[in-house]
Amino acid sequence: MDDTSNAPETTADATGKAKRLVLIDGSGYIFRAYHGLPPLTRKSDGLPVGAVSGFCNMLVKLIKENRGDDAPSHLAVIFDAGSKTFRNDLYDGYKANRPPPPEDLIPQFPLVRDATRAFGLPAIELAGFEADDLICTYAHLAVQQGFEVTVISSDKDLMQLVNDKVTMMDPVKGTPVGREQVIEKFGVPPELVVDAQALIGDSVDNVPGAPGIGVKTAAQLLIEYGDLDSVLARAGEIKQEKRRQTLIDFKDQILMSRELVRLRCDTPVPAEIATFVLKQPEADILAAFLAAMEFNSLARRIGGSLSLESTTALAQIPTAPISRPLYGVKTELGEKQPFDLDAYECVQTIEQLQTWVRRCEQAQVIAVDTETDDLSATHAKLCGISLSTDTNCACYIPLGHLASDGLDFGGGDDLKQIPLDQAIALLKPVLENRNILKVGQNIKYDLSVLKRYGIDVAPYDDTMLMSYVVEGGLHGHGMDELSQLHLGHTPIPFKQVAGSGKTLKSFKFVALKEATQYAAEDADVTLRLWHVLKPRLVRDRLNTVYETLERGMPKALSEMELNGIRVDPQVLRNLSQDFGTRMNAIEQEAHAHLGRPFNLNSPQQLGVVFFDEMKLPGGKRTASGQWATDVKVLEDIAEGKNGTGAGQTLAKLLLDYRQMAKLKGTYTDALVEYADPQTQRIHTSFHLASTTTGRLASNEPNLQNIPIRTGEGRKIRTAFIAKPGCKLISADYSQIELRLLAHIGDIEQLKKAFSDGQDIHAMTASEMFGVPMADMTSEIRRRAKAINFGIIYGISGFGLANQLGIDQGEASRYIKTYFERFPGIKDYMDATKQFLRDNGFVQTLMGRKIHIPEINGKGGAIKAFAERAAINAPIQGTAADIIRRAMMRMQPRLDAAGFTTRMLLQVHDELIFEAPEAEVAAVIPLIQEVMQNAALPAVQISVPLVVEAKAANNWDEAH
DNA sequence: GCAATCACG
DNA sequence: GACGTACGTGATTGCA
Repeated sequence: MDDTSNAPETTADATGKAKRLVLIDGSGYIFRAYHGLPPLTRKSDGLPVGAVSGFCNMLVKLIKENRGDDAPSHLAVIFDAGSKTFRNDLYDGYKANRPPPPEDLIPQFPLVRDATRAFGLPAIELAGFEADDLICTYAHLAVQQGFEVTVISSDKDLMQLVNDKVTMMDPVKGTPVGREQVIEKFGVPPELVVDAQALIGDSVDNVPGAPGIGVKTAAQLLIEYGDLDSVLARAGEIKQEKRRQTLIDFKDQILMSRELVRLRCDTPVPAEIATFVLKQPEADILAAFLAAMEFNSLARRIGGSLSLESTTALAQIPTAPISRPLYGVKTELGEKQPFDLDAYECVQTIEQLQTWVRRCEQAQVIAVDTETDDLSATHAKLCGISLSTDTNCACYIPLGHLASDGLDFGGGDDLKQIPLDQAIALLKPVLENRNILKVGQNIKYDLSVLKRYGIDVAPYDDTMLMSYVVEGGLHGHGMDELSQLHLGHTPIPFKQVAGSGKTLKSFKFVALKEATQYAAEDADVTLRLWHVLKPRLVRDRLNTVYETLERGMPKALSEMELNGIRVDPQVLRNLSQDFGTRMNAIEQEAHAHLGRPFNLNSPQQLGVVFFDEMKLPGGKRTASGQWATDVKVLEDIAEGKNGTGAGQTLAKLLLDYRQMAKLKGTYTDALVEYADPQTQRIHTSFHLASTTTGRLASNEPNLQNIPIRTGEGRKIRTAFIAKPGCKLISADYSQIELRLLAHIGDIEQLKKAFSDGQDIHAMTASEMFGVPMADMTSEIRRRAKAINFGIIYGISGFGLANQLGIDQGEASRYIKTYFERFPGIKDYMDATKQFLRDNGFVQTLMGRKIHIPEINGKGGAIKAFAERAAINAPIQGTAADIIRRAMMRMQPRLDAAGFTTRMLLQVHDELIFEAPEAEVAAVIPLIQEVMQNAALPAVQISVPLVVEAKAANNWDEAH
């Protein structure tokens, strides 16, 4: 590599100025910045930024030191791409001993690149290669082009580069490292460093080397024999027996070690050296970045001491523009540009795809969207993948399309596709590259689909969740709605390309031109949305909410959904049959009783029968004027409360029929259809952004409303089972919402009762009605329980009266008594309502905002509704936040402890697991620990969070 | 596509 | 004094 025979003789460019290239080992800088500084976080949202700050200070120092007459003409900062490199293919143990970077450093990696660009310097990296390889390649190329090169790094691996044109500079000591210093370090000149390292090995990078041979021996051998090949060839001549034997025995290992330490000088070049021309930072970009990072003192310091006036004669030469807006910086770039659907590319050849892969590596933030043949992420087959790297810069890669006649693509070029496995092989490194942020809209879907094709997408952002955090409660968070809202653009409707209803066709039959426009536009929209929403997170100080309550959820939920829960279809079929038989019998009896047939499923016909024909008194109307026939009404009739006793039999029959119909239609029949015929597992989908409070919602099928309250209903739970050799574990938070009420409202009596492990409803009853605990009756306790729940829902006398079947006056007196006994609750309610009126939103303990715009509505009813929602939202929402945190931590904790237990379901305050029988006893305490401590360290709840857990063969017994 | 009903926390 | 009411969801059915 130090062969410079082809180099031009001159080392000066046309201006006569010396051409000098400075290459900075950026990754080394990051770690030094991180370890050299106390952990610093951004004030507004707690984003860790210590390393970024230290890095910026180093850049300032660097720029100061490299100005004036002896300034370099070119400069670049080189980073590790972080993913696996070709060295892992040579030796899978390479760097295997390296611990993963600290958790609070990870989010800073992309920020450091942003910092570099903000300072007007190129940030260069390349997947598959280490920074050292790129430095080596650039140094080599630069020398060929007549440059002198300075490498700023303290990495001894780079010493192999040193020659008369290439010098190293130690950034810590500030001293040059030339040939002499290399010899001092290794005992051999730079050209023998590789050979020496091959013998010495490196315990940090896990390079094996030759056992028992260190720096001294290696140098001695190499000096004696000339180079490593000679040492190995003539190993037999070595007098020391042990050393001789080592060199013979470990010859292959030594040669492999040499390949590991030898830097590549022939990597692809992400950017030409000409683009590294040193220029001054653009003041507004730098200022915007520093402001976003909240580095105020640094910004002041730079404004003064580091004058941003021209520092080099070459400052005016334009360089490549910053490829993307800076993190957290509001930008004019991009999002308002008109959409150009014809600019999208349909990627049909390997060469095209390789170009896009390189584009992604450069962009560092890309949008990804998958197109499939099914809405269910756990079953859908991939039709294609779209990518966007910049505004109006997007592509679609068709992978599973068929000609509209259903035949495979074979013929003309317009129907050509890259074979699926080849495309996956090229895309996987990008989608898994730690330094390329993948942005998705509802990315849980894409995680699940791609996981089934062997790709673990990471890291990722989700624009749907960003919107949910920033504007939850104000509107929906689907892509079309967000695009309309933030970009003023209506994306091509899905039904326009795939049809709807009877004309609906699978996406794989959509012609590639239309498919490309539709799919690539989605990726383009998603990336633009990211540019709008990411800064909003920072501006509205919601980044921590996003990072701690949302960011990890797509991965956790994707895993759960892919796991699925096993059911026994036979149990469900038997229940269906049982319910069906009984329904038929009831139907016959009801028809006979009335003397004519009618539709038992029709509330309207039922209302006519009871209130028009039989003329029962006390009929109530629903909102739309129909007769109400819900359970309450039917129960009243069945109990003869209308005083006439008429209709009792019919009402009882209908109550039974309704229950059977519900259980059969919604559960036993439907669930069998959802079970995978092979695995007998049901894969629900959890939605992350559909509730106002932060709760999840489950659909297709909804597994969060499986019956439990009646004996007949509970039978359905016995069909939910564990696979052979396993148990189901149900772990639920006991009374979490009441505990949170006690904490949030700061109610001493409630807090004490929970701390003492008392029966909270009995305690409430005792306090309210003055009944000693010893004399508590179940009826009094029942009333107190209803009041406790009513409080959580924003109680009203009417509602409580309804619930307890008492008159409104009495209910109102209960509430009054409650507020007198627990004045803290009244204070909480009043304060919450006032906060809502002032701000239009309320917040959970974790800082999640819940907008309730109805508070500004016209009617008193609407406002009253908004106030009740406001009272409930912080309680329900905090509980939701807590279980989210538990869920995001759970699988990593289980894995780390060596368990194979898997999380399957969440039901608001309960988590369901499938655990091998042998793990059950040990895993339950771990599950409880994770759940009970889930609020920490963000919030210390002043009441213990108790988690009850139980294992059994089915969900009924486990709960 | 809406209203009514009812399953869950 | 009137408003109408417990908070948050999803699936099914009938009916316009």
